[in-house]
Amino acid sequence: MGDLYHALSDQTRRLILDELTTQDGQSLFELCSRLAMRHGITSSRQAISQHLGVLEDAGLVSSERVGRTRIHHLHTAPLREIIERWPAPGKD
Amino acid sequence: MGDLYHALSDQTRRLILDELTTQDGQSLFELCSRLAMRHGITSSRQAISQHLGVLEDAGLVSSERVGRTRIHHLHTAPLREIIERWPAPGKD
DNA sequence: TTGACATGCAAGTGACTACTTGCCTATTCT
DNA sequence: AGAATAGGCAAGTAGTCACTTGCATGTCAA
Repeated sequence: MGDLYHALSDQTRRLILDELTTQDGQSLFELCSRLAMRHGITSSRQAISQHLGVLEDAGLVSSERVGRTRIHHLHTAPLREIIERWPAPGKD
Repeated sequence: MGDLYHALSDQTRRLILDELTTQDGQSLFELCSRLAMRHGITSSRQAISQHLGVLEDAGLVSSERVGRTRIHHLHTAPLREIIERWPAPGKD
């Protein structure tokens, strides 16, 4: 599995996660359109596709092929690792 | 303020946070020694110092000059942003 | 004050990475 | 079948980043 922290280190990837938080189950083209309209992302379709690959390697996104489209789902569970690794002090 | 996610994207920086979690309030030399012994980090003192600068810019570490040493403290509060930005589903 | 200790600053370098470009595969509709 | 749609693969490029090297600053003890 890829590096969770590396996956989060890119702003475009974080905006992709934002978009999937707003509406889960989007295709590559939908994500490209909405990132362009709502966040001014001018990256190409291939760039977004590569970002989705990084997010999927990190376990933050899963995808399933549906006909000629690929639907992407958000998974926030891996983020728990961050909080558990450096727990907040003063609560024990 | 610097980028929280960029600060977390480097493994050496994450190990520094681990070390400060184990024992808060270490100096640069203490961190270098313990990183080398416990994690096999071979980076130079200057490399660790630069990492501490990035962590401090991100608000994850604060430091105070004490005599001829600088003491570093861990702050986990900024990590809450991550969980709040992409909340876990199915709990509302 | 002088030497030793702990850290700070800044330029240079090699590796990594996000992005583009070009072409290819798979699926749907007429 | 043939055209259009949605996506996949791979090489090349420019910019970023972690790291080192060399020198400078500040602090403490004798």
